Amino acid sequence: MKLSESKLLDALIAQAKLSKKHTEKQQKIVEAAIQIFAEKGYANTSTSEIAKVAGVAEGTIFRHYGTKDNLLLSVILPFFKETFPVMAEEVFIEIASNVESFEEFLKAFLKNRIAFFLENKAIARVVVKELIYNEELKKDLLPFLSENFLSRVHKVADYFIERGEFIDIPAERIVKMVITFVGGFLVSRLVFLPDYTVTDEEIDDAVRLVISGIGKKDDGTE
Amino acid sequence: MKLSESKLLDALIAQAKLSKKHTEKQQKIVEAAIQIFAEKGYANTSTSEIAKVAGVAEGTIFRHYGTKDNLLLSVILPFFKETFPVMAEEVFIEIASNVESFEEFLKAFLKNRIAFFLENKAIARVVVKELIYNEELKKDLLPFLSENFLSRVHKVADYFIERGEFIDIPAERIVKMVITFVGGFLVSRLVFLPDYTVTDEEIDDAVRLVISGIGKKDDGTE
Amino acid sequence: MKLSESKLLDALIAQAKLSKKHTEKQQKIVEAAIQIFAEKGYANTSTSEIAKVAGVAEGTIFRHYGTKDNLLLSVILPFFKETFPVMAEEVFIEIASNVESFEEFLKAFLKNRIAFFLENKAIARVVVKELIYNEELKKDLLPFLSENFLSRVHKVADYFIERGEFIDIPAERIVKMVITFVGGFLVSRLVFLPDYTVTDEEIDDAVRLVISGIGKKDDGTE
Amino acid sequence: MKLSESKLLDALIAQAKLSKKHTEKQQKIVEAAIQIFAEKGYANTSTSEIAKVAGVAEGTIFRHYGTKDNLLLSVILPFFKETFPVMAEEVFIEIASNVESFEEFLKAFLKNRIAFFLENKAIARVVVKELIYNEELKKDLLPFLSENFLSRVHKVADYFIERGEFIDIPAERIVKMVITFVGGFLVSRLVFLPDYTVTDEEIDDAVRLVISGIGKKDDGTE
DNA sequence: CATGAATGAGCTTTCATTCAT
DNA sequence: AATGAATGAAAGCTCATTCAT
Repeated sequence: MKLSESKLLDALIAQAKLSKKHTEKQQKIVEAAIQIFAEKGYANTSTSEIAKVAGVAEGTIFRHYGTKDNLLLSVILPFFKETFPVMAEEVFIEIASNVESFEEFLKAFLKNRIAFFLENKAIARVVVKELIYNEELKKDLLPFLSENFLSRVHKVADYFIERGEFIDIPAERIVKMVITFVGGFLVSRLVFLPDYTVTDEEIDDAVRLVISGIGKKDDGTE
Repeated sequence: MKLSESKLLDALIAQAKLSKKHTEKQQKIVEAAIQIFAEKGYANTSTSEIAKVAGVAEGTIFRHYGTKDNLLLSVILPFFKETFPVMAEEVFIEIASNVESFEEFLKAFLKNRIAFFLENKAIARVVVKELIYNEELKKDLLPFLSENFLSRVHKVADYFIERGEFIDIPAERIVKMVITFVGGFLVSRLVFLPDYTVTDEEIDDAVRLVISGIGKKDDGTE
Repeated sequence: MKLSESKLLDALIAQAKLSKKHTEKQQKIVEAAIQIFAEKGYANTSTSEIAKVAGVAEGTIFRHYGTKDNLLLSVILPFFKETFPVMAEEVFIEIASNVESFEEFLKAFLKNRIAFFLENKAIARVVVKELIYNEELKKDLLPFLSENFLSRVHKVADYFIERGEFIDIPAERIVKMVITFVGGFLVSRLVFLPDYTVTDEEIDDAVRLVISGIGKKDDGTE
Repeated sequence: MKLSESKLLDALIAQAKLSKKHTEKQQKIVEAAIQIFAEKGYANTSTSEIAKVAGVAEGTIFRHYGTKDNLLLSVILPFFKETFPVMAEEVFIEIASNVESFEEFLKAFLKNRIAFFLENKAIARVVVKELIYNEELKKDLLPFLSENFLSRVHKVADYFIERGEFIDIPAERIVKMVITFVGGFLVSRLVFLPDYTVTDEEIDDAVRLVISGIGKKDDGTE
């Protein structure tokens, strides 16, 4: 893992060491930041507004976070720390082996992550928006994502490919398509339709599309 | 079509009437703006930087576009004017009736639009990014999009549903899933992987996913 | 008193509540602003010049006053707060009842107000100039002036009319003429001849002009 | 007359020589300038707005007037040229010798000038406002005014003093008081009450105030 | 003569950041 | 730790003026 040039990882590690001490003020600052970043975006949010909403002095923000950029990271990183444990190798494999088929796996996985995203809708919006908007952040996070996420998806795909569940095209391309769809699904509902609540029925539709497509099959089964 | 409350459409029409006169400097300004907006986003781009890159005085930008906001519109609107004629009712129906199946339609449509987006990659990135980031713009454009785009997709879907091509779930949900995927496909490749060139093979994969899913069918046919 | 629609009065009241806290820098800003506004006028004074003269950073002005317009108000309003208490009903009546005639009253009043205006010559010039120039401010202040000032002058005039001191024309017209003259007297000396010091002798001349003009003669002496 | 250091007089003379040629466009420019200057003041009026209202290109203004300052002068000077002939020595003396008393003179003079000011209300407002506001212009015009106007008033006053019409105070002080009042009268009605139409009755009131104040009483009649 | 595109200095205002208290 | 006054660089924008056509 040659991520030594990633400011992100360094920050993640550094913050992990310090993050025990969360003042009451810090809590309010982070909450206010998440709320306003989600609403107006990082670039359009001033630290003075965050301070006002949080009910603290502007100086307090800088005492704790040093820079506005760093405040953004302090908002985003804990989200990642909660997002990825679920994707840790063991968990992935465990889910994968507890289900009968890729369809079940995908349903389980999607339901789990959608629930998590909806619970953290505001912060998820911040992450997605900034990931799209902020080139710097993208450069930091995308490698991290692919390192931690893509590789696991691949493992799972390989597992089910071995079990002969997929059509006969390279795993590479299957993974890409699935990620495109699942990613598009999550992002569109978080960013374009933020007041939307995803139903189980819709998840079923989504998974069915991935597995079977929308076309009617010749033999009558769908 | 009661879009009279859309500032966007008014602007689009008004601009269409005036847009004949394009100074050489104006051309350079718009080009510079597209390039930098695409790279760093609207909010992180200063007018002074645009002026420098365009090789004009900063005042020149404001002489022609009045405000920075208006410059953004002047960049985005022509893109829409070129994007939507292709989606005009007749074209949609024509494509639909010249193909044998929804699969063929989707391929034709995707190839056409992807080619267009890749040709206008920079400006497309600006539009997509700002649509995601800029809440104001989103409010203006989303109704316009759904009015002009969604309704046509629906018409096509209904056409093929009548021909019995789809599985037996409500058209509503089919349309939603297809758009989610196609949108995710386009956006992800424009925003997350901007240096990526979409191959015909990948489009085939994508369409196949939509039509047939990735799961192997019981009867052996894919 | 239905002045509730006056932004000015609201501002005056609001400011009265907050005006306790005056930083040292604020004091310097206001002093510099008065001086330069008086000299060159509001519209021709830049905030950067005020900052330079006040010896503060330009940002400091905006931290305290928000806008340049508001700085002007913050300069003008305290002047009004000091101008009008003297004209409060009781004071007016008190002066009026402590003198033998309207002539004495006018002398007492003029001397008092002229002394005040000369002590605050710079700020008085700002007020007069802006009142003349700034249509917005005029709309705000003139009704306020007539409400607070005119009515009191009327009371006093009525008092002396009852005592038979004036010639037999409607009080309305007497008041108008006296105000025109006194106003012209103050304004001309403040604005046109700013380096002029008004002498007691000149005040006597002025009062004699007014009195002997409108005063009914008892005999051949003036 | 050592006014050689007055830019104004030079300009007045220079312009007199050139002013024969008045393009149609020039006429429109001056008209637009007067109108907008009167309404919003010189400093708050942009040349682009003048051009728009006048229906000419912005460059045309500068072709004819060189600078914005010079346009102001070109607006103000003709007003002076029309204001002062009436005050020319002969005219003054003529009016004075055609009337029986100073009271009559003042009435005739005031009515004449008020009529003129009301006919040229817009431009008169421009002149008065800028005279008050614009320190530069004031320095140029005040000496010119006192040279041309004050001296004539003095002559007239001396004439009536010789005829024994005034109370026994120095002519100097009489003149000052009369000018203060007449000036205040004109200015207040032009600037503070611009929609006001001065009636003959009011002029009578005004003159009576002045006359009966400074006039020596022979008996008990006013 | 007339135009209007182009200029660039200067304007008001915002904002992340610092630091004395 | 917390404050909030102070900063000054940089932002978006205006405008009188110039000049090629």
